[in-house]
Amino acid sequence: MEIDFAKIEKEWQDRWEKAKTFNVNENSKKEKYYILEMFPYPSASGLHMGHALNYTIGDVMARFKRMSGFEVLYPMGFDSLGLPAENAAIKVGEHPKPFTEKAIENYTRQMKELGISYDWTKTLATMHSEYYKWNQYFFLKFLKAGLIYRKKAPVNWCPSCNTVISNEQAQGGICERCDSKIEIRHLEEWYLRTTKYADELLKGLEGLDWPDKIKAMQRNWIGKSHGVEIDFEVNNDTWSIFTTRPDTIFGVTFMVVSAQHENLMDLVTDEQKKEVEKFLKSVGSVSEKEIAELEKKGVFTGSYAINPANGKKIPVYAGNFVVADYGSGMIMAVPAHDQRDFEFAKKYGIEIRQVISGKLTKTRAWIGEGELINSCASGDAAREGHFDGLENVEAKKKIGNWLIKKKLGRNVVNYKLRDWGFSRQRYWGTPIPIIHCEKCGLVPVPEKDLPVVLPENVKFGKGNPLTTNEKWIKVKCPKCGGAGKRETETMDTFFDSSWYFLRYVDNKNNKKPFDKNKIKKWLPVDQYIGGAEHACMHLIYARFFTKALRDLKFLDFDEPFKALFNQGMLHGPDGEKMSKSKGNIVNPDEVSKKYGMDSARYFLLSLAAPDKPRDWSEKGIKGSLRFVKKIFSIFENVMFGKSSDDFVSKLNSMVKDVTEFYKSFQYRKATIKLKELFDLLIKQKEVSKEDLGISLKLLSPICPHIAEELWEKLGNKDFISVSEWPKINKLKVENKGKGTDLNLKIIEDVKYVLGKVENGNVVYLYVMPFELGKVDVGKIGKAVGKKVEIFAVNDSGKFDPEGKAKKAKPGKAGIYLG
RNA sequence: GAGGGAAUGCCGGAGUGGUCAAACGGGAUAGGUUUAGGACCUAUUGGCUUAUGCCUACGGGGGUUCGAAUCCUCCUUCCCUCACCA
Repeated sequence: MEIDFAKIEKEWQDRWEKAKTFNVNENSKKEKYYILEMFPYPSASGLHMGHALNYTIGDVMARFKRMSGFEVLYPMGFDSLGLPAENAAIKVGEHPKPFTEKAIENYTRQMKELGISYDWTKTLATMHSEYYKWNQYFFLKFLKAGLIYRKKAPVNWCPSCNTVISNEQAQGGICERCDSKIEIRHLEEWYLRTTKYADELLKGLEGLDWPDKIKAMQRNWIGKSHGVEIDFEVNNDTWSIFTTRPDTIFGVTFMVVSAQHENLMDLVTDEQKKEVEKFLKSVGSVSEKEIAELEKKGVFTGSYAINPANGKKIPVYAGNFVVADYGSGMIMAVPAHDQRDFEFAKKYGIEIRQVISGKLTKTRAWIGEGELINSCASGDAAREGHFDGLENVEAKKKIGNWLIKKKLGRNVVNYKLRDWGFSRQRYWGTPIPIIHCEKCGLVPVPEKDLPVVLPENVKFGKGNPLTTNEKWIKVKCPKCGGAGKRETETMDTFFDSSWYFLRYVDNKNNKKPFDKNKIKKWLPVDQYIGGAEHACMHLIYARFFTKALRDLKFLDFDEPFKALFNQGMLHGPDGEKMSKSKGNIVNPDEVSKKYGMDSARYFLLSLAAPDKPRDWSEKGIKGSLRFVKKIFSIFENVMFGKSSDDFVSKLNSMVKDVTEFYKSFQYRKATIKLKELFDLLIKQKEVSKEDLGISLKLLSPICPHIAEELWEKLGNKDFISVSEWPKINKLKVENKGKGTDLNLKIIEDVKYVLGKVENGNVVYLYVMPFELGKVDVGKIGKAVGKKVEIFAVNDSGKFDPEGKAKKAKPGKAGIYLG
């Protein structure tokens, strides 16, 4: 049988579109359900099968919820600004704008062909000034609220992208976008005060229905740690350093200040100046190497610090392994009990002073627990400063308190999370609405002048293209009317994606970023779906925005995404991550032509649980195609009539299971059940139209086109996609399995054993404790003509010489003849 | 170093206290159909053996329980994320 899937699919896609089947009804009385997939950056190469998997996972949920009686908001848009588009466009010699528009068009077409049930009236693209105008609007609001500030800071500079990039995007010293090595430069940049919400971002995780892994990653990223800030005296100045290990303070034998520390030179003596400068140069070159392989290096600054615990004079080094902007950029080094300090001390011949009992070796510091030794402050009459003999865990507190009491320290909380530097020296982004005026300094563009539209006429090549349009740059200062210059930096695209989910609900509003009532109705997002790679960037920024906008009275909820689901990655047929360079990309257009999208959807979901990775295989999809064809053949050959009781009972239990599976993203199990269901259906002599309809409904979230086609063949006039989800008929489910009676089974078994064993006048039965009441001893005794005694299997006083109780199973008794 | 996850048959993977030699699929083998291929259908796919039977098996050891793939504990291996954060 040849089935023209392409034709069927196209037909139903057209009919859905014409009937606006999936457009959300904003006035609906039904309970709302907002489901969202992370919007893609529209690349020129179009969708691949991995996208198809991602969107299918969301689509199945959207369709299931729709049929289950929810008013579903399921929009899609495009994260269309950003470096990749700019670079790709430059590469082919095109302007990013038409280039990206084309890509969006192509994506939209492909998404429609996948059969995804988006409401396209809600779409948006961040490249349109109607959208990024509100980026600028929020920028001004944040600026006013003190959430945005400027700071000169060492930044990650990517020489290839010609821009500053965030720590998150520069992990491992490699540019995330282009894999180039990062340089350190000191520039004045725009920062968003994400750290203001560090604690709330951490606490808010608790109530979220997110994968534990993602929550753990965020917790890690925020990196809250409790410790003590201790004052060290260096050259009559006070340097406060952060430590989580005050218990080791008596073991501090040197200090290390970060090579990037802004006040480093204050510490350097004239004699050491040359050495330090030489060292700093070498750090610059070394930092280009893979960070993980960096050797701990340092140089003596010439200065000494005083250890506040014992008054000892200890040298201060500058080191390449100390993070400049964590804590205070200087550390106390305890070589005996920290491996890094240990290696450093060995290298430069610094004293290693053990203060916790334990085994130090030639190559390893002792990092375990132990009793304190050598930890007494001298000349302390009250012996308050004597800590020898204490367990170090206890000593942490005691020494901390001692230092605090002596006003040499204080308890502090530290976060790894940094403020987010979000300005970029690139063209294809939202212009930062600031005007530089010689007289007035930095002047925000007045709200009424928004949007600051990104000029199209620029030259690409070296540096920031925006600097090449003089006409655009030259403006009057809004404050004094004098000559001003526009800010030529643009916003990181993560700014765009930090609030797009709010815009969908009111995407055409040109007065406000969104209407408060609409937000109230639809937000927060009930189910968010996307890859785990966004755990520490997009997902933190979006949460930050939500909290910031809440405090600015734009929103009245705390968390944007109630539930999050991470889909597994689709690998190529070779088991490798799909990528153009490996040539293992599977193109949905071709798959659709060859097998039909419904087969592909079914196949993708049947491969593995949706959160697990899976490999594409040509063989595998053929199996799914067989299944889909089988469904058609059933509907060609079936006899309409009355379903058998057995089938009805099984169908009902399947409705129950499949419903559960859809609810909880267990799509793979749903595909298994569906296979069982249709295998069962093919064996039926006669089935009612109603039951066939129910079967199709169960199938329709995964194979929507086929379900519609066959639903119509059954004589239905409406769309199955928005029909009511089948209800379970409980009576009929429980009908199942009624036939086997425990007593009859026991009688049968006893008779069998009697036939094998000669001796024995008493039948001893052993059953599950919960079955004890169900067994009719009299009836069994009568049937087998013996005396019967019964025990629960866990009865310790039972008579069971041969351990036959072990044979018992639910529904089956253990038998001993004695 | 910190955190997260996993280990089941030839393979992908169900199974989270009993009805499990383990769903479903793939692969393999045999048979049917077919001019052949493909497709489709049927059966088999741990071992002994043919018994309403036994043994072996869910990474390894130990434990809880009448009973463990499932719970606890230790170990091993693998994957992922973060990581010079003091």
